[in-house]
Amino acid sequence: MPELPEVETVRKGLNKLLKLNKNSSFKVVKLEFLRLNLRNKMPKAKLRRLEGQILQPIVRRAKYLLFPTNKGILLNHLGMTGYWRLFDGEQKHDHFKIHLSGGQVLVYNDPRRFGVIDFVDVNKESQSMWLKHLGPEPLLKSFNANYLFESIKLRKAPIKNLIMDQKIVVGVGNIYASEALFLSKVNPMHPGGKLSKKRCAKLVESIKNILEQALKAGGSTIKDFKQAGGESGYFARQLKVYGRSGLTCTSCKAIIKSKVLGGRNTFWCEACQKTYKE
DNA sequence: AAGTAGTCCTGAGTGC
DNA sequence: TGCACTCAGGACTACT
Repeated sequence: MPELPEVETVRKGLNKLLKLNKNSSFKVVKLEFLRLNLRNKMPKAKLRRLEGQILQPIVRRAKYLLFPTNKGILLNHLGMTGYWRLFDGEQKHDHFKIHLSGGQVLVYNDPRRFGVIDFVDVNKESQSMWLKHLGPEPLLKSFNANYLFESIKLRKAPIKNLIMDQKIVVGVGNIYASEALFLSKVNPMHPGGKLSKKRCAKLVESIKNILEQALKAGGSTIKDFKQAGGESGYFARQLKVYGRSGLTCTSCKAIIKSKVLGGRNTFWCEACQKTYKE
């Protein structure tokens, strides 16, 4: 269940593993399709255009990994269980292989098939169905109190649903949404439009804080980037509310509550995160 | 238009 | 030990 910090950790790990940097040049020798059906159907013919092209360092937008070449970009979303590894023998749920010059072979494996592999034209990233609706990156200055306040002021949906909406801000998934709300003492059920600008500022600050902590943990404690998307990535960070239903709050000793919100399990402390009127 | 529910999928966890 | 069942989760689509 990779969220932004995990995807970023995978990105860095892959670039390091493949030695992709400004000075390197590896050619995509061959693509090998083992199982086409992920969340989308992999566009085999389009992706073949990448063969013979030089692979540039991998970049990230939201939770998507982008593998750029001169003639097109390979787009990948890890979904829940997707991960890349250097080929070391066939494994169950291997979907896709990239053979690089120099003999390196990268394999994509995805048991639950929630992932995406697609082709995006160069300079048309903004038209891609996966990328065109995306909001700002949470760690950039464009994601700030004013922006969040303006984006949600007419919305009645619970604030938790809104910060997980990739049109509003990208990269925040179910786990860090609960954690950021706890840190800012905002109740997950609070209607978005009823948050004051001050509360928006607090929440923005908390989202940045949580993601930065997780990024730092990913960079320093996750030894194997393949695991960055799995449970081990989260163990690096002490989760204060997520998955702690029925246990005591680390801050006030009240019991952590949980409830399904927007189809996702949500955790909060009723005492620390009271609803309020302003 | 906004909000909500349903959908895809497999493995891990639970209860008997 | 093994079977049946539930749950997790991102982001799309399809309803209300």
